[in-house]
Formats: sequence, structure tokens, C-alpha cells
Amino acid sequence: MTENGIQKRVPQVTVKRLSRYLRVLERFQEEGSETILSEELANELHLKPSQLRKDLAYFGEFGTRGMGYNIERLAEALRRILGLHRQWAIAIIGVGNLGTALLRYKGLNEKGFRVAALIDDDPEKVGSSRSGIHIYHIDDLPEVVKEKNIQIAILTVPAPSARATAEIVVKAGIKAILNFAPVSIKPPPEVICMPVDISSELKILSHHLTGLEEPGDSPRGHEKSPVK
Amino acid sequence: MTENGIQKRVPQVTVKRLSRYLRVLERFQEEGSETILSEELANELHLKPSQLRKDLAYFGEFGTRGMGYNIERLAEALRRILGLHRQWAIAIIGVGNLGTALLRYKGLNEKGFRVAALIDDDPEKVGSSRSGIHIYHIDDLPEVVKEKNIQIAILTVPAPSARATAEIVVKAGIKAILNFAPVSIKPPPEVICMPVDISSELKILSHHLTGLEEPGDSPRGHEKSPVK
DNA sequence: TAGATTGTTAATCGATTAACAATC
DNA sequence: TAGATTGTTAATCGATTAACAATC
Repeated sequence: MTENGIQKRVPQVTVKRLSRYLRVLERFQEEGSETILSEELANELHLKPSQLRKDLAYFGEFGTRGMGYNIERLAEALRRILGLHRQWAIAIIGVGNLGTALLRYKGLNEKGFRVAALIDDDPEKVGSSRSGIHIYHIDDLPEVVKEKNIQIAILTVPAPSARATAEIVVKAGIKAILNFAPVSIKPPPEVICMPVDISSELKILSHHLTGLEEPGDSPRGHEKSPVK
Repeated sequence: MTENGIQKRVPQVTVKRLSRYLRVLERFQEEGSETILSEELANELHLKPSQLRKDLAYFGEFGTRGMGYNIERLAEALRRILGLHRQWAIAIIGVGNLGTALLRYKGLNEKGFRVAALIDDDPEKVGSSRSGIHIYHIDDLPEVVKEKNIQIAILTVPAPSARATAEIVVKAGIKAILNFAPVSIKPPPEVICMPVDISSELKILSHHLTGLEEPGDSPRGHEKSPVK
């Protein structure tokens, strides 16, 4: 490990991979393994072992040369790094189809996370509840955030209101947003906003299929034809 | 434009951005604009204009120097590139919470896409339908794919069965998979598989929040402490 | 033509990977 | 000690960006 305290910025893709490493470790642990090699763990995710080791190196040393990694120990380290040793309270903003679905989605109710409030602006919905979680009015967000200690907002409002809603969320003091609205949100630098854009992923598939199908001499399909 | 037919590989991030450009164009068109500058379009997505122009350059020339882009024309070009001028039939594999939610999700029923079949292996579910779409048994996938001309599979099965299911999907001739299972899938090279990992995105948020909270002298929080 | 903005090149930046020294 | 595998460095690869020539 380096001696000085100078810290390289950790790329976001690295953090994302940490979460995937952890998932594999937990599976292997359940299956009874105690130890794992960087090669095994990396292969499981179709990555290079050197990438795994580089990712871990941002945070310290977790293995034993010649031996590999103790699964329990590495998993615990990753949980700490990812902040999963504490509990985060989530508010889902926008109780439509997607919001309701996410509420019931396992991934959001895993260890470390808890949906603590639902928010909407539709008077028909406000006051009722879904899966036992109360729906509050967006105007009451600041109070709800304080009372329930909300730290994460999941934005599932329609595109046209997404930006205004994001601003309200930020003003309420929330520092982390998972944005499902198909609109680019640029919050102040202390706030992180992760876009989840299913519709765009789908269009990548469509593009790929189009490339496969198209006839003609060009092996890669529709890219930049040499006409002119 | 280059004269020879040699084509640079298009990065996947570029294709993803094309889909986002298109969304902005459609919004501007609805608002009555006829023309847009690379700077306006890029700003809307918090990108650099040069990136937008580079992205488009993979596919050809779509603007007029000094004038910008004709919105209708560029949008039409992007739709063609993304393969949205034709219709894609989707099968959702795994009719649990998430699968059912996606079925109702607007993004999946946009122009260009249509959920044509649901697939499960639970005899309780097979034979019934959801939102008017029939649920078929996974064993019948090959026939369903042929009959309904399915091109895209959305994988929403539980993690333990994800890999086996993906293999069945590939064997049935499907060339595009949107994978919601928290498992890495490496299909043969002609098949594209896009992972959607909401749980990992959430953990990136958690990591970020942990970095904000942690006390101590280090400005970036928990990264690699100088102990030792 | 002069002014503006694209399309394209080259420079920059950042992430991945191979290779190996450190060390169990 | 010899064999194995980590942690780390340096080389490679690929994507972003600034800058400008082309051209409307």
C-alpha cells in the first residue's frame, strides 16, 4: 500500500464492479467456500483478474499472496466500502406503474436499504398507501425527509416534471438520486444522480439487431456507408 | 465524409447517446422548433458539442455548416440508425414482480417495440395472461419465437436460473437480451446482452453517501487510508 | 463576402491490461 | 526454499475534448 495519504479518485465503474464482486462472494460463501482466487472471482464476471486486483487496490490490500482472498473478510470489506453496514432510507418519488413496481422489487429492499416513504402530487393517491408504505404529498417532502431521515430518492415521475422534481428533492437535502425519468439531471456537485435508462438500453439492442440483419457487403451493417 | 468504406467500430456509449439525442429532438420538435445547434442539443444532455458531433460522424453528415441541424431530418436519421423504423417483438422471460411491472412500463411499449409473449416455468402461471399477453411455458420458447417472430428477450428470472435460461433463449435463436438478473451473462459473440443492474446503481449511491458522511481529514472519505 | 457552425483531426484524458516484483 | 498468487507499475487501448479547416 502507498504510504502517503494521497488518494486516487475512484472511477464509478470500479464502485459498480465492487458491488458485483460482493454478490459473487456471497454466493460462493453460501456454497461453502472459504477462499477465492482473483482469477476465479474475475472469471465469474467475465473480467480480467488484473482488473479485479486493480479495483481492490484503490481501497487497500485484502488478499494473501500465494493464497488468494478470504471470502468472509473480503466481503465484509466490500460491504463497508459500499456503505452497506448501515441502513439507508429511500423515498420513491412518483407512485405510477414503475414506482409501484420498484417498491415491490427485491433489489430495493435488500440488506442496507429500506423504502421509507412514497411521494406523489396526485391528491387521489396522497394519504393512501402501497405495500404498507404511506404516500405523502410532494409539498411535504422536506418534513418527510427530516422525520424519516431519507437519504436516497428514486425518481419515477413523468419526463416533463422530472427536472422540477429533482430540484425539489435536492432542496430537501437529499444527496443521492436514482433517476428513472428519461431526462438528463445535473445536480450540484455534492449530489450524485445515477441515470437508469431502460428505454435506451432497449434501443441499443435494436441497433445491434439492425446491424445483424442488414444485407450488403459491409460486415458491420449500417455504419457510415461509403457513398458520396 | 471519408471516401473509403473502412468503418470504425461504433462504441456502445455512442449508440446509447444517439437514443438520448433522439429523445431531445422529439421534444424540441413537439415544441415547434425546426432547427437545432449541436451546442443546444448537447447542453440539453450536459454533454460537449464536440462529443455530439463526433457521435454523429460515425454514421455520416447530418447538419449544415453555419446553420445547425434540421430536427426532422436528424431525428429520422437517428431512428433509422437505431432500427426504430421497424417493429421488434419482445418476450419477457420470468413473470414475477419485475417482469409484470415491465410489461406495463411505457418504455417497453414505445414506438418500435411490442411485448408479444410472456414466458414462465410455473404451471400456475402458464396458460393465463397479464395485460392481455399470454403466458407460455419456457419449454415452448422455440415455437413461440418462431410464431411470434420474437427478436428480443427480457430476462427477469431469479438469479439462480438466469444462466440456464439465457442459454435456452440463445438456443431459441434470440440475438438480443436485456438482462435484469444480477448475474453476468456472456453469450456467443453474435448475441448482445445488456445488463440492467438497479441494485448495483443503488450501491453506488450508498458508496457516495458514505464518502460524504465520513469524518476525518481526508476530503474523499473512505478511500485507501494511509494507515500501516 | 463575413459570420457562423459543422465535420474532422490531433491532443488529452482515463480506464484496462500485461507483466513482474513482492511476499505468502 | 520453491511455487503460487497478490499488489503495483508501466504499456496499451479507447473515449473525450479542443481546436480548426471546410463550407454553408
